[in-house]
Amino acid sequence: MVTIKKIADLCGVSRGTVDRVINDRGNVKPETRELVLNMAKQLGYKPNPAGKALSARKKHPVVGVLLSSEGNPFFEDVIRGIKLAAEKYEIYGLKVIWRNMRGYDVSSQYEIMEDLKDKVNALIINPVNDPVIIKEIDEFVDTGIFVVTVNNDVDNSKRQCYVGSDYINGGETAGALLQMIIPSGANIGIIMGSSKVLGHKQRLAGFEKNISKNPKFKIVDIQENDDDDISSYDKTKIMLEKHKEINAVFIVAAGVYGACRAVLSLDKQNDLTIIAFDTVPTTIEMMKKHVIKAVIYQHPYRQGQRAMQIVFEYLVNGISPDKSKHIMKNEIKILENL
Amino acid sequence: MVTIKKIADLCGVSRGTVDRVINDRGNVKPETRELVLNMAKQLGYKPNPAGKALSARKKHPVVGVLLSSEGNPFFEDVIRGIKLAAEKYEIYGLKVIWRNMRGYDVSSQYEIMEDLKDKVNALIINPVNDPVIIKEIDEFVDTGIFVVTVNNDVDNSKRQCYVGSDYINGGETAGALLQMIIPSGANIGIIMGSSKVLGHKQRLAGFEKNISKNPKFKIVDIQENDDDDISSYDKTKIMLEKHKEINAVFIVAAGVYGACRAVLSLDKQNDLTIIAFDTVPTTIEMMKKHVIKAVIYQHPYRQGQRAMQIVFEYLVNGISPDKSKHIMKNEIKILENL
DNA sequence: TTGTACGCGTTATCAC
DNA sequence: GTGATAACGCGTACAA
Repeated sequence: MVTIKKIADLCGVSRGTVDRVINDRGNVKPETRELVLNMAKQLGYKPNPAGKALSARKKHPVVGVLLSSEGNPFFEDVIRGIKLAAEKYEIYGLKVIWRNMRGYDVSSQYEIMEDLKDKVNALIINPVNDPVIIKEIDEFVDTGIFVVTVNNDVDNSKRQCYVGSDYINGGETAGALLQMIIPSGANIGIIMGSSKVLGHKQRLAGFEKNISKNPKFKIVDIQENDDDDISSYDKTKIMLEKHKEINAVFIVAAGVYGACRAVLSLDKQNDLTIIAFDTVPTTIEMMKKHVIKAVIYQHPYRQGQRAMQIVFEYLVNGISPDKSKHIMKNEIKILENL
Repeated sequence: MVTIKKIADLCGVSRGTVDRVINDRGNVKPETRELVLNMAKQLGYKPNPAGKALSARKKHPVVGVLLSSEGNPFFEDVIRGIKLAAEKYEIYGLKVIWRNMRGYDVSSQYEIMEDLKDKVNALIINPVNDPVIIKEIDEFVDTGIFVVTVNNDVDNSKRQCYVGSDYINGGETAGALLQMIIPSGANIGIIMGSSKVLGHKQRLAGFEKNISKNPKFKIVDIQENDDDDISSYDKTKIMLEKHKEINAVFIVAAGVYGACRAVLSLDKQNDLTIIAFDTVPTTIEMMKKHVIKAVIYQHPYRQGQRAMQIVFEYLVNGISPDKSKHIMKNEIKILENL
């Protein structure tokens, strides 16, 4: 096994020098630097995480977690994943600052970020895809703060890593699933969250792309509920009353419960095939009532866990993520394999 | 943060004594033992894995991996998972001895185990569920070897942990899925591996249990292929020729490719709904050809990774698994979300 | 029965 | 620029 000490001995220098070279701390003569670097490469030096972790304790690394989790049960599992990982890493001196907000308001998110800026070494964030936030993320990174976006990503930022699902594929999978369940064709009503949310748009695009290959499937109407259950209830009710020919409903984002209640209030649960996303408690309830046939599941728990793990490996072990995107598979869940 | 040193100071004893108490090495006066134990509990002492890992290096822990992977592509992903984890842990001095065998022959497995017995500190095994093997597993554990069964478990052994799927639930999920795809009902032909394999029997039981609730679904025939593609091809062909009424095929274990080739040779791929297990390359090929509609997936990669992780945490960090069974979910995979 | 001292690999802090 | 040294937390061999 190759250690700093071994490299130092072989190069005829001290451990300190090798450390300076490997961690780019400067104050090393270029030729010794070269020598050490070559030796390290030749021997295939890999720093020992245990050693790093042990000495990292003194740094007391802090990670901020900022999620739009208030009133959004989807994030419960993400939080559970983050929390479990954080507990595991507590022993290494890792501290977590939790911040949550409601909805996707740019200025609220910006304010919380500003507040966190001088308090954390890393940030796990479910970001609003807005120029203001993107700029702020870049500033975090420039300040030396390690940023991981979770569940949603933003366009072209300096964030080190994204952990989440492939939204387009989620929509495609939902489309294919629908065709598998109703091979004879369907008139589809779509309830989406907001066309301002990138992920929702992508899911819809994936769904449309897949469904458009089959002439027996037609999208009759698309309504936005802004992820709100009451709005979802109203919009769904109106949609179903207006388009009696609808025999399938695709719920793209939140507001699943509201939409299902609308279906129940019209007593249409036996005439409709409903597909939705995520296994929040109210959705499971509706699956048990056989209102929802199937959902697409994006491993929220693992998203949270993975995000925290990536932060830990960077902060404590000094290991940068191997991929800039960690994508969770879209799974199909029915009542039996929840 | 609470360390051994801190406990020692607070109790007015030395670090050595605290270590003796915590690791039950004896040679401690009962009253000091009590004192230390109380203090540790009160402060919520958790040993630091980094420290443990660092000192564990001197032990050079070795883990044996014994899988029936020869000629069984399912295990490719399990192996990938084990390998990746093992590489990650290499730096801690963890070494792996790989052994693979073909099929489920008791005496071959026993012989390899005997050979490994004095070479390893832990064993990851895909065991044959046979008294001889169970006894051998127990002997391993008695010798102080940490045993994790993967993918298959055995009845009532001393093995510390099982990592795998819930086979009964896998069958149930398959049954429910079939009913979702063909709501009008089906005459089902079943191709199973071997009734001697517990997992296969359990899958069948789960499937039958689920399907039996619906009078529109009937099992017409059940054939065993012994996980062999040629046998699978023949049996499937005969079954489909004999029972023209069959419109759905449930393939319980391996031999998926053989069964599908039989379907293709009879040009029945458009008249049959086929459900199978696992996403081995030949199965994916058949999904792309639209011969297989959907498969149940049991996270083979994660099974491997998890098994190795559990071994690592025990051997290097001294942490025993929190659960004696680590069950992976049965996922539904169609072409789109593979 | 108990205490001491060292090593594991890395990093930070001195002193030169 | 560089080298020596002291942590970090744990396990263990050895001394008392």
